[in-house]
Amino acid sequence: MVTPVRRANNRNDRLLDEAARLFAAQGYRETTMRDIAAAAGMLPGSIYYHHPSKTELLVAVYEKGVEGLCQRFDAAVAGVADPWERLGKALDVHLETVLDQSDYARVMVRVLPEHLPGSAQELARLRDGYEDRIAGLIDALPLNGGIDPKMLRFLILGAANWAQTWYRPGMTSPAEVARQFLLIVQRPMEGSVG
Amino acid sequence: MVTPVRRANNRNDRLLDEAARLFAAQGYRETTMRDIAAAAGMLPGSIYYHHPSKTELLVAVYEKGVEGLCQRFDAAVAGVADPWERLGKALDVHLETVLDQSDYARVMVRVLPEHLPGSAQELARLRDGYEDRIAGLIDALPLNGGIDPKMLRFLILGAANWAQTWYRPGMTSPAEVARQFLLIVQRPMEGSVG
Amino acid sequence: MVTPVRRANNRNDRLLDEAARLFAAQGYRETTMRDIAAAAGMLPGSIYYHHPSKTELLVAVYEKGVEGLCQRFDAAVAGVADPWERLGKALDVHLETVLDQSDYARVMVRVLPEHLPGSAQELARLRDGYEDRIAGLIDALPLNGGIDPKMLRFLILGAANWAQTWYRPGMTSPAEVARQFLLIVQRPMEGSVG
Amino acid sequence: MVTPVRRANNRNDRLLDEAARLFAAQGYRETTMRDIAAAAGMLPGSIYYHHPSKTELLVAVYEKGVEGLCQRFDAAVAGVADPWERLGKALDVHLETVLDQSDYARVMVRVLPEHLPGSAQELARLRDGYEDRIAGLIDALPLNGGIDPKMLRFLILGAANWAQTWYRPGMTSPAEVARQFLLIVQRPMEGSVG
DNA sequence: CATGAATGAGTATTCATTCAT
DNA sequence: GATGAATGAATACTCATTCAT
Repeated sequence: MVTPVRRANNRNDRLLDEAARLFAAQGYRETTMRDIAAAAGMLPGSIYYHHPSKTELLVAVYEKGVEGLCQRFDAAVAGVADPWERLGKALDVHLETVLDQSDYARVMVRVLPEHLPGSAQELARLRDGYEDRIAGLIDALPLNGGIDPKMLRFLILGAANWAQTWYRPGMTSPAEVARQFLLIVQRPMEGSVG
Repeated sequence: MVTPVRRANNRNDRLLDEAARLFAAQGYRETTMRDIAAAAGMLPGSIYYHHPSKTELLVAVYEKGVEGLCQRFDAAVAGVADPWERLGKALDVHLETVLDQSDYARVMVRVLPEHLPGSAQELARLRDGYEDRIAGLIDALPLNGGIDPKMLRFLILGAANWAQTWYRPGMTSPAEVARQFLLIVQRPMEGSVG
Repeated sequence: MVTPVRRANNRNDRLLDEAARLFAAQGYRETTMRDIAAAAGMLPGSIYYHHPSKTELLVAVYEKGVEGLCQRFDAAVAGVADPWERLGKALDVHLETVLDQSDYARVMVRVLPEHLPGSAQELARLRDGYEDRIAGLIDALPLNGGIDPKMLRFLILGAANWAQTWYRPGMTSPAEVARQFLLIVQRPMEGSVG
Repeated sequence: MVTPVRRANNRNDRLLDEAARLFAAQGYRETTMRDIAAAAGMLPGSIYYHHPSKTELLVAVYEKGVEGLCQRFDAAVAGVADPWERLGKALDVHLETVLDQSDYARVMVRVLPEHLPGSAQELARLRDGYEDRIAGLIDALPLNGGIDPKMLRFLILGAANWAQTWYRPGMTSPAEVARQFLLIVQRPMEGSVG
């Protein structure tokens, strides 16, 4: 039994996949519509049937990236109560997704909203869908006196995002990076060790 | 007594300053030779007297960026013996320079070697002049068992570099960010406190 | 009793109406098949069921424009014997139709045959169906010595067509414009007035 | 003795000449930057050194068109006192320039401000530099009761501009067309003939 | 040292048209 | 009759770079 209805969608899915791969690997500006079209097996003009502009194509990729990351995040922390354990799961998901599994997520890390003046707000709004989850998670941590949760969040997200610039498959597993990062920032709960 | 050689140098200095400012603010690809020329008060063609290509202009900026950051680093840690205190000074210098004081350093953080395939090696070599200093400093830290100094270095540099994406003047001082980051990663040596 | 044939025709009528409206308002080149399709509530490809090309669509609009204008003209001058009075009626019809009532007629004035090299002859032939009526009407005028009826026709038609470039609803009525134009060109027959 | 300073200007003059010729012959939209570049003996990109956009190129052509027409107008009516004679001179200049002598003036007639939404105001402002002269000239005519000078102006300018659509060299001279148009609209001064 | 003028390869985008379903 | 998905050729425009002067 054939599924002819699906065919159309597959072409756009392919388009998004290739766009994500190229944006992640080369950057947004460095990737041309020709590059994407060629990779997706269509002509440059054909992209415009699916997406009205290069910017909107990026937004579509961003959207899928955020959605995927959020789903993985939600699934990973679901049912975990301990705040530090939740952070551990989140770091794990973030690093595995960004370093290993999703071009869409890689785009989110590589292409920053403020680098596309025209769509900065839209991209930032999408991004916040994920970053707010991280913020909530960190605000729930019992922190030693003097540590600003916002700064802890900036440090963790910064370190995790920056990993994309130095990580190469084969050196360590993303999970091991996550474990190390957690080890470094994890402080004993206030009063428990002294 | 006039020093005509000096005047020529000034033109190139101005050129580098404006290139650094624009590369830092808009990115390398997003900045055109026209932009730079206009900002430096010359015509596009005139840049080529001083630098053979846009890439080489970036390399020159990078070079000044590394040099400046290294000098500040060396001055800050000179005479400081305690390893954690040395890290504190380094974080301070890094964040103040990148967030507040030098467009050249900002370029180093925003433009990554691997984003310019043609000159990746040259830029990476320059970069290492600074990153090796950080590596040495972290290798000297007495770390709790289980913490990989390389991962600690990646975490610290990542968090520090990423600060450029969220920091806006007026929110906190770079020095305060440095203090918080140090506070988070600094662990008492296992078993001993003194 | 349903008349399905009629429904089909309605779709094409709607298509022609919207094409006429857009060609008149924006010009032929400036109007895209997408614009027309969207205005007519169909997809671009669907236009081609009714008309084989954009050019042929314009020809169809032109045809309706000429036909409508001729009908109005014939009705207006029917039964009027006095040549100047006939010219007055004609001016009235022309200006009211073009300035006020028919997008089809507006297209005839805005889109000139010689602007579409490929179909210039066909459009000119259609146009002549109307212009010949004006010519006949002017040739019947008793003119003062020295006035070339061809030049009078060019003057009148030029002034009337050009009105579309300056006329805006609300400034004067098309009928008043027609009255003024007639007043200006109408000369008493040489020597005789009766 | 060579005049090297002139050379640069000549290229831009050539560019404007060819742009005017093509805009007049084919229309603005129908003329591509490639067409113009090829006609001027340069590459398409080179046009942009002289003019920042196609629209601005048109504005430059328009400007020269208005300027030329105004100069000829001023020279023709200078020292002529009789209002009707002044109108005759003006019609002569207008028709000869537009039909016979200047591609720049032809562009003014063929490309209407309202057809280029983006630059309508700028083009209209330029145009008014000339049309105000005509208005002043017609307002000075002693008209028979009942004739609105504004309508007379619209009629004359419309007829004169529209001449471009039917006039072909060899049929009559522009001067003869001017003479006929004047003859048609010229009314005896109020009360002088009865 | 610097400029004015140009180049040529490339960029995103447009649009009339086609055609299997 | 109509549509969804494409095509392909063209369009205005950009930009690093060159080079005679």
